[in-house]
Order: sequence, then C-alpha cells, then structure tokens
Amino acid sequence: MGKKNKDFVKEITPMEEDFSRWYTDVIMKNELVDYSPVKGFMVIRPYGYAIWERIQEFADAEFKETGHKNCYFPLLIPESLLNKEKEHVEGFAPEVAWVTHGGKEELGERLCVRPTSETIICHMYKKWLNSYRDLPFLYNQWCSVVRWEKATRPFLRTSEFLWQEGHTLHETFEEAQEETLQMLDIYRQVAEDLLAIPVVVGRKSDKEKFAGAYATYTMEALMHDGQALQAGTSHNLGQHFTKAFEIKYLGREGKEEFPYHTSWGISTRLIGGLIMVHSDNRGLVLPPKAAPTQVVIIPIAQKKEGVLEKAKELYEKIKAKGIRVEIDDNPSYSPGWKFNQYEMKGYPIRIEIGPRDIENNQAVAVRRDKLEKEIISLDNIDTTIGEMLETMQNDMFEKAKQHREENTYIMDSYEQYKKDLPSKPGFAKAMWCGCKECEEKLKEETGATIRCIPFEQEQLSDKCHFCGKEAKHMVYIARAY
RNA sequence: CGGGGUGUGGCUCAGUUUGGUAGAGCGCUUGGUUCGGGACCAAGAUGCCGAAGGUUCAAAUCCUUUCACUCCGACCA
Repeated sequence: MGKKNKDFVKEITPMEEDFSRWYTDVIMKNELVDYSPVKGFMVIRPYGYAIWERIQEFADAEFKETGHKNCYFPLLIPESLLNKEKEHVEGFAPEVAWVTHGGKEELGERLCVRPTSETIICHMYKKWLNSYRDLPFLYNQWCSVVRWEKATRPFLRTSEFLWQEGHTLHETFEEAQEETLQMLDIYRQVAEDLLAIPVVVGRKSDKEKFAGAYATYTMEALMHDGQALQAGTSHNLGQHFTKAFEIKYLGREGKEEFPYHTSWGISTRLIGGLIMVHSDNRGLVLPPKAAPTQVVIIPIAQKKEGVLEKAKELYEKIKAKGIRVEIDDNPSYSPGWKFNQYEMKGYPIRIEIGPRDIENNQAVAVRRDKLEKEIISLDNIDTTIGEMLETMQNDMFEKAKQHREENTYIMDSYEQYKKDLPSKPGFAKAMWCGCKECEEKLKEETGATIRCIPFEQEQLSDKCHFCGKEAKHMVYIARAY
C-alpha cells in the first residue's frame, strides 16, 4: 500500500496557487468536458451532461408548474430578421457566426447562427397571434446558441452553450413585468435550492442590460475567488420587439394592440458556478440535489464471504428510498483508489462496507464536504442517508452564503476601493447616482462593474460614491467572469 | 489584434545546446496475489518526434516556411 504511483495520480492544482488552473483541472480531470476541434467550443461528456440534466429537470418542472410549454425554433436566422430591432443587432453583431453557403451555392441572404432567438421567435409569434384571447404566449425552448467569443473557458464562456430561453407575450406591461420577476425567482430557486448557490437578485443598469430590453433582471453569485458570476437573466422587453416585428392583435376594445414581451434564460454556465462555489482542492463537491449520483457504496475486501451480498442489499435498500445510488464492485481497483476517485468526482456520500462492519451491523459513511468518517447502523440506513443528504444540502448553502457575506462589504470611499480591490475581491455595496459616466469611470479605472441594483435596497448614504451627487440606488459592485 | 511559450505512444514529459536510427513514468491488455486512504509481481501491445521543404553519409535534434494549441493584455452571459 501507499502512494507509490504518484505520477499517475490526478493531482489538482491548489486553488490558492492558481484559481484558473484549479478550475480547468477540476473540469478536465473529472471528464466533465473535452475540447472540440473547433476552438472555443466544448464537448460535454456524460458526467458533465448529467449535471446539466439535473438543472434541466428542476427548472423544467418549475416552468411547467407556471404554465409554460416547450417548443423548438430553427438554429439559423436570416440576416433581415436579425436586423429588425436596432439595439439588438448592434448588441450582438460583433459575436454572431454567419452561414454563407448551402452546399456549393452561395446564399442570397446570409444566415446567422442564433446568438439568442428573440428575432425568429417574434417572427413566428406575429403569425400566431390574432386576438387578446390568444394571450399570454408562454413558450420556452431548450437549445444551444452560438456567440463567437475571443477568450473562452469551459462552461463560463464558450462559443456555443446549452441553455433554455423562454419567450412570452402578454396583454399588459404589468403582466409582462410580473412574468419577468416570476421567472427570475424560479432561477433564484434553481441556484439556491438545487445548486446551493446563494444569489443576489436585482436589476441591471442600463449599460449592462440586454440589447433591446426595457429592463433586465439578474441573479449574481460570488465565486471562491471573489469574482461575480451572472447566473441567470430575465428581461422585460416591453414593446421594443413586438413593434419592430409588427406583432399585433385585436384587443378587448376592438383596437389593434402590441403585446408586451419577456425573455429569460439560464445556461450551462451555472455548472461553472456550481464548481467554483463549492469545490475544493480535492476536486468537485456537488450538493446532493444537483449530483447525478448521490451515494456510492464501496465494498471492502469484496471477495470475502458475504461482503458483496451485503453491499448489494444496502444498494437496493437505499435505492428504494429514491436516492440515486451506485455500487462500485470493480475488483481491479483498491478501495483507497476508489475513495479518491469519488472524492474527486464530488459524489456527496460514500459508504464503505467491509467484513468488520458486517460483524458489527454497521457501515462507514463519509460526506464529501466534510470528509469525516462516520459509523452508522445498518438498521434504517436508508433513512439515515436520506437525512445526511438533506443536511449536507443545507450546510453547503449556508457555507456558501457565509463566504459571500464575509466577502461583501460597504464601500468606504471610491478612492479607498480602488486601492483595496486587488487584495479585497468580493461584492462592494455602494451608492450610485444612476448616471452612465460614473459607471463607465468605475469600469475603466478598476475593471469592476455594477453587477446589479438589488431589490433589497439599503440607504448607505445619500451621495453617489463616484461623483458625490444625489444617490439614487444602492448597487453591488464586483469584477465579473 | 499585440507579446511570450509549447508541439515526441492514450496522458505527463525527457531527449534538441554538442546530429548517430526512439526513452521514462503512468494508463491500456493478460494472468496471479491483494483489498479499512491512491496495492504488488510477471508477461505484453502501442510512435511517419505537428506539417512541408532544405543542409548532411546520417535529422526529433541544424536552417527556412507553415499549421495548431496555450498563456498574458483589449472585447464579452
């Protein structure tokens, strides 16, 4: 025994040493993704995709619960459609990919690979909407979009990413606003209840809002290294697109009306957030609800009589409880090897069962976030494990929340902030007058941006931290991914 | 787009300065002994040394060209 073959061991760069290397190591060594032949694109491997499926399942259930239906729109959008909403084209123009040929023929009109689907969906909605009786339109699609990025990182920023985009039409502004906020709250639940990532919810500044939106709402999470991550957005698009696309209907008063429009999305970026918030130097740590497999059973000395049988019995018992469980009875790896593998992969709970345990009617359970061995009785083991998973989920959320709070502070003065920023990353709360000049100055001088104007406001001062004029909002500021 | 770096079995690399016909560890295959924190023994399989051209009796190694990837700065969910 011993750690002889250490060359082969998949050591992960410690995050204190190089956060970015650490992140890549965790992703690559756990085989979540692989690099594709086309630069900036990513191949999502089965384990990475399984995490995405957890998110999909959770979010989709919420969408259905609130009356939404899924559909699918084409990948390619004619240039003329994209051009219909001016701010929108300008916002996305630098990063769209174009298709110019079909077979050998050059196309009369270029087609863009969707960077988002507002335009093509509006084009269809125009055909589908006739009367106020048809409203609301509550549709969503799960798909991928392409944005030609210069610098990419797996999950956080890739040229193609999987996401979900919901697009709704409503009779009134208020209804659209309600929908926008409702969907943001569902996203908050995905982040907090499923992924155990605490988020700050609020509105984006005009500078940071979606190209063509009336208002953009966001949830912002804080990563281990003190940088912020925009984890989901919901836009109230007003009538910008519906007017540009001439989506009209006959209203209650017999007059032609333009509906109010929303769109909202979350993407595989959430997986990047999940990794950066919870994981450690040994690899992934997955919250139980988001983990593809929640429990792995490792039989010890499995050739000895009764061990494998007992392990299988445990497996069946735990599985019957609705817990996602696996058993690893591969004889060619030692238990120590397996322990390390599953720790790296972030399996929430590992159960060891060997001859000694069977004699004592017990098993050893280890929680991935704590890594402490705990002896549990085989009686009611299914219930015990169920409870452990639940506690673990809550503990992970609390731990992340505590980290965020420890790294959130009130900006003293802007001058001081500039000095402190390199050594003190995290969320800074500050007052802002609302003008674009202050916002641009901040970005230019520090690289940090106004992440959002949180719904939960605090009156820190009545003067803008940047220009000293009358303050309108309290904002969260951070460097972002 | 500017600056640096790297291309050698599946992976991580050595070998390049000073040319001499391809190396290591791990992984993989087969068999056996093991199994409570990265086991061991034995026997195997795997390479147009990123690509093209040149110099030479001889090139992974020297020269030229080219391609790819990667890191750091400007832009972005």
